[in-house]
Amino acid sequence: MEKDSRAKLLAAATLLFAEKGLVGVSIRELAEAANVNSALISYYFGGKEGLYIGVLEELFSPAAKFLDAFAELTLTPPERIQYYAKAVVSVHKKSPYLMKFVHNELANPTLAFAVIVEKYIVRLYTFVRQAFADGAAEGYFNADLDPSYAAISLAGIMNFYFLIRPITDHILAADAQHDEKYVRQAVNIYLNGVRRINYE
Amino acid sequence: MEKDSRAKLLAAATLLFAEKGLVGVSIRELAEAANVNSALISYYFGGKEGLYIGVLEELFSPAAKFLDAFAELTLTPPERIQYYAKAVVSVHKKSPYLMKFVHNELANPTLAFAVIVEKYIVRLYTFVRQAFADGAAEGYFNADLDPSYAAISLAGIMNFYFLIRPITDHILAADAQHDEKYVRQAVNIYLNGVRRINYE
DNA sequence: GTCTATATTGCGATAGAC
DNA sequence: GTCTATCGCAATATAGAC
Repeated sequence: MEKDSRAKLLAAATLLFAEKGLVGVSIRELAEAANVNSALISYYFGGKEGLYIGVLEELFSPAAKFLDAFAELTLTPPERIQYYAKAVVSVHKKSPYLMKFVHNELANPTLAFAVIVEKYIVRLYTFVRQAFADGAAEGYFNADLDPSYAAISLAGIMNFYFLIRPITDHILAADAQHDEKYVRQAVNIYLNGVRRINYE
Repeated sequence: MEKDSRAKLLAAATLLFAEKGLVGVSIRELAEAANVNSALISYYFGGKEGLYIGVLEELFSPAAKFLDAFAELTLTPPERIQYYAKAVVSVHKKSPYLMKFVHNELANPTLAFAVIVEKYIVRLYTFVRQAFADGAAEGYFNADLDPSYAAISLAGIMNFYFLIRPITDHILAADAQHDEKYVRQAVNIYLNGVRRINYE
């Protein structure tokens, strides 16, 4: 029953910050949820904001692994898109609250945005955008494709789904395989649509 | 120079709440930005949360008009999707902060979510989902299409773009026509992709 | 490392003068 | 309708005992 107080704080803070955001949670609330004295937040993390940064760093580490693994692989542009999509699902399984934090930071940036989140987003955006650019240049995709727009679209398809999952969980029938099914259909539609595009 | 204090509060609150969310703004901050005494927030709106609701009601009124107009029209499923996409752009032009509020509510729901936002989202989701369901049944789209997933994907494509516009405005070259261009490409890709889908 | 106690600041709301 | 003044409370952070 005697977990490390630091770890207990990180675990409780992950849930609370994900649910309510940085400003929406008090240190009393955090300490109570972690069964720990509130003074320990300053002791271990230098304050509430330090704890928040600590949570984000922990959450981003599995995502960083996938980004590092990207560099090792030589894949065709469509394969790179598929790899990105599967990585998002995989990261979300490992860190179910990561997307929530990213969206909180996009909607209401804290100082953690510039410190941690922005770097991650730029890396990811660059990767996806490059896959679309290469794919258009190499004939996989329509030559008129704007790779920046395409990257934003695909990111929207992936991220929005996980953002609203707390809501859709009540609507969509109970099915543990929703994530994979959704992503498979969405990516197939997008890759199919990108192949031959008819501008009006 | 003598605008109505109520209107000045609504205008200032729209900007501040959009930027920082309900909990991120204090009544003193709101009053100062509006050049109005802070006691007037309680006088006109019964408190900070009442002001927040007032802002949301004002922002949602143009969106509601488009939803009402939907009912009048008889369009094919692909046309309905196009209509939805154009409506999103149009609403965003009229109420540039609406999407920000929607995303704030999705990420960190306040009591305004159940009161205002949820109804709007459900109406919109139902409309888009039905368009995909009809389109699949009538042979416009692939018969295997899951209309719920498709609706979420399309909503993600549209909403995510407007959510991150504050960031992309710095990256994408200055071009006032980005919104239309983005939406045109994104919807064309999606409609093209949905037409003939190849499951692996 | 963990606790209590407290300093300090800022919050939302309102009573009451004008 | 607008103002000042202030109440009551909750916030974060920290000093110091153990």
